[in-house]
Order: sequence, then structure tokens, then C-alpha cells
Amino acid sequence: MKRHDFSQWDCSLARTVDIIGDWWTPLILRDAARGVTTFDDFHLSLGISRNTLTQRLNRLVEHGMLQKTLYSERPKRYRYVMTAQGVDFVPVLMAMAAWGDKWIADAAPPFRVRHKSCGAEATARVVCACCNEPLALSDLEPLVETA
Amino acid sequence: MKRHDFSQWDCSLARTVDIIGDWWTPLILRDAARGVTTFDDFHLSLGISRNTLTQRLNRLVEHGMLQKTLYSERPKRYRYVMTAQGVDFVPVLMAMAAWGDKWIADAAPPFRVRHKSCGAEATARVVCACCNEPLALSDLEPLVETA
DNA sequence: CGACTCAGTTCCATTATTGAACTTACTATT
DNA sequence: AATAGTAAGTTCAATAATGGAACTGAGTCG
Repeated sequence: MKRHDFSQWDCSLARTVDIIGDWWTPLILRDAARGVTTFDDFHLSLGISRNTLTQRLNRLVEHGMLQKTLYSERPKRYRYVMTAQGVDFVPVLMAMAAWGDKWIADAAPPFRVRHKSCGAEATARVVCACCNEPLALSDLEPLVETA
Repeated sequence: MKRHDFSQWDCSLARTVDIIGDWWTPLILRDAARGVTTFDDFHLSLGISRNTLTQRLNRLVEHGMLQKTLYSERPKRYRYVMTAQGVDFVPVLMAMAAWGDKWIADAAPPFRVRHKSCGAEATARVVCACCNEPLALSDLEPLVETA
């Protein structure tokens, strides 16, 4: 009885959850987005246990979110850097953070960034890719049968 | 040694992850967004084990994502419906799904909806709330010290 | 009366996570 | 040269979470 496998579900959300759906992975990605790259720095920053961190990093590398590179031959030292795929996930993390800011009392840093284009602090908003209007459940209707 | 508690971290993302950071919760919310309301329907739709489902639903109710209402006194029958807070999380799920669509091979339904405002199939995009430009990591710089 | 539905709960076997200590391979300091 | 330190893990035992199946309770249907 191992953990349920969502990777074969015919649903983009389920497959995404299969990759990032645990308590640590989103925070590891948050740190990676902030420039953390080494094993010990992730461990220190998050307080995650070392064996779990090993597993999570390997998972992220396997799924193409991070790239593991050797930056010192002797002694062997590795660096985990976000791939384009990982970088593209950062806005999703920001949308989660924005939601948290809005709905959870006293939630705040440290995932705060300045948007260079406009100079302001970036707050994520999810919009419809076609009309650029904010997406809200009330304005949606199913395209596929519900079950 | 219980599961790590992120709810006291000073980070909106960590606190959000504390609520929805497991494999089932995002999918339960997906189903709730599609109109699933009863215990057995969640169980059937997801294949989640019943005891885990009980825990997850209670968690979501506790955290104000779902509201549990009695819709039949005898026999007692309950319905789980999204609160405004839960509804507001749906765009985040759509952003996750959009990411999955883009990066995971063959990922697709069933989380597809039509945007009533524009008539097209809604695809989520995360933008800066202040200038409406798409958010990308390359266009961001930290506002808070990176630890 | 027996079968069925909904909303769980209980039980056990299996996994996963934690925390701490240990390993390996080097470098830097005294 | 001996000691301490760093980076990237691995190993171990104890605890917690999960999955699967069966069971409970209250009530309905034929």
C-alpha cells in the first residue's frame, strides 16, 4: 500500500499534484526561486529532515523542475538550480501566496518580490488567458461532464 | 514526531501549504468546484480511502474552505459546499492545471471550464495585480532578504 | 423482511516522516 | 600532523499517516 499514484490520471491538476503535492515541495521550490541552491542551505532554511530532503530533491530533478549540477569535482559539491519548467511554476506559487495573504490571518513574508517591469511589489492575480479578466468560479461553467 | 506544522511560519505560501499541501486536498477542492458535495461522491470520484477523506473534509471545514451543512434531518445527511474562501482558491487550482497542461506530457481534462465572460475555454495565466503583465521569475527581484 | 444508501468509524498492515547520529571526502587551522 | 569544519548525503529506530476492507447506525425502499 504505497502512496496513491496520480501521474496516470487524465487530469492536468492531478498530474501536477503528483509532482508538487506534499508539504515540503512547494517550499523547496520557493527557496529555489529565491536563490537557494545547495543541500545544506535547503536543510537550514526549511528545517526539513535530511533524508526527506534527499527524496524531494531527487523527485524534483526526476520531474524536470530542478537540475543538479556538479560545481566542484573534489570534493564533490552539487547545486540544484531551477529549470525553465521550474521557473514557470513560480507564478503558481505566487498565486498561492497571494491567496494566503488574503485569507489567512497574519500571513505575510518571506515570499515577497518586486516586479521590475512596473516597480511595484508583485501580487499575483489569476486571469483568463484569452480575455485577461480575473478568473472566478462564478464566471465559469464546465466544459467536460462532471464525472 | 508528528507532521511538520507550517501554520505558524511567517510566510503566506507556507501557511497556504499547511492547508492544501497534500496529495488529496487540491483534488477534493477541484471536485467541490465541479459540484461534488457528498461524502460518498468524493469517495467515488477520487478513490480516496474513507478515513483519509473524513480527515481531509474536516480539515477543509476547520480552515474555512468548505462548509458542512445538514440537508436531511432523518436520516442525517451532510453536504460540503465551498465557502467564498474556497471559491477564491479555484483560480489557483486552475493555474496549477494550466502549468500541468503545458509541462506534463498528455495531461488534460477533467478540469476544463468555459469562461462565460468571453465564451472561450478558460486557461489560467498569472499576472501582476498592478500592471497586468504576466509574472515571470526573470522579471522579479527579492523585496525581503533571502535569509 | 431483506436489501440498499449515506456518512462515517474501526482495525490492521504498510509507508512515510522525523530527528539524531554516522559516513565520506575533502579543506582550513593550529 | 592532529583537530576542526564543511558539504552532501545515508542509516537507524520511533512515531505518524495512509490504504483497504469490513463494520456500524440510522433510515428508506420494494
